[in-house]
Amino acid sequence: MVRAPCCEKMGLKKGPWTPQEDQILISYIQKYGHGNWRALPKQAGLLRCGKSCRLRWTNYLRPDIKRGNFSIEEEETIIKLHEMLGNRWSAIAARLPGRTDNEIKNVWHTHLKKRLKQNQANPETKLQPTNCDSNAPVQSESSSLNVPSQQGFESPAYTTMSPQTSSSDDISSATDASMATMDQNNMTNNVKGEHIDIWETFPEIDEGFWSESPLAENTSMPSSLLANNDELLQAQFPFNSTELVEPDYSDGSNIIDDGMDFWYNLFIGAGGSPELSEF
DNA sequence: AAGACAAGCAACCGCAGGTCC
DNA sequence: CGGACCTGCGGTTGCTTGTCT
Repeated sequence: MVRAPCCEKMGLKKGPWTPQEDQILISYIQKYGHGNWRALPKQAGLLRCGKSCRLRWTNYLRPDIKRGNFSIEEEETIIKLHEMLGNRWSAIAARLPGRTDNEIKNVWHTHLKKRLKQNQANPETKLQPTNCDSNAPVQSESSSLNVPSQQGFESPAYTTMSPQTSSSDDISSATDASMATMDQNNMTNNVKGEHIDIWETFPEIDEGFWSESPLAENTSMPSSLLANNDELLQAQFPFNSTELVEPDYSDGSNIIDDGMDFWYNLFIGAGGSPELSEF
């Protein structure tokens, strides 16, 4: 089978994404969904291959991505799941709302694997937080574990509004039972010290929200959120994809945050948790 | 202050499997 | 039925940033 060329196509850009490219992609997907990744960049006016767009969206721009440090609970969950599943990062990610397989993979390779080795060498050492945050002080190996459990949930408003729908979530039914139990224990989020069940926090989302619905469906957004978002859309994305305008970042604004705010506002507007609206 | 080194992470690569025609 | 296409996944790379000397 001969594979179609991808990024080696002449003129297609590679490497880090610019805020402008992000905004184009967000705007396009927000408006039209992502029925066909290959066709998307051409239609959106991006000099990227579809694969690159898909990766950027799923790993970084998706509205339910949770950024920031991993909490102790998340790290322990990753370790447990890795014991059970091995390097099946997408399956692990499916059990960690808001986290991507790529992110989990990175954390595993950069923190957890190392720490597990240390723990094996010294079993009395408790699990240490990763302190991904460069501002966080580095904990010494011997320091005791005393970290707030909600550490790392920087933007809870954007997290976990629907169950992750990793297509490769083909965990055996044998493990599903234990997973279900684990989900019950882990599918919660701490917001300002309050324990909030994430499935209660967010409005109910259509099953097809994250599906690869074709363009004919017009959007991948939940239909419940589409009713009156035109003004919000205009406020957050004051341009359209066919008439691309260079966004003004001179005020220090951030396209990612703006995009996330857009989603956040939609959820609050659609009946999101009052606790979250404090953010 | 500057260079070397290490760590973290975004992005790419290539394969596999599913779907469509 | 088989080839072409599309998407998802895991492994890997390489750039950026922080730390050390």
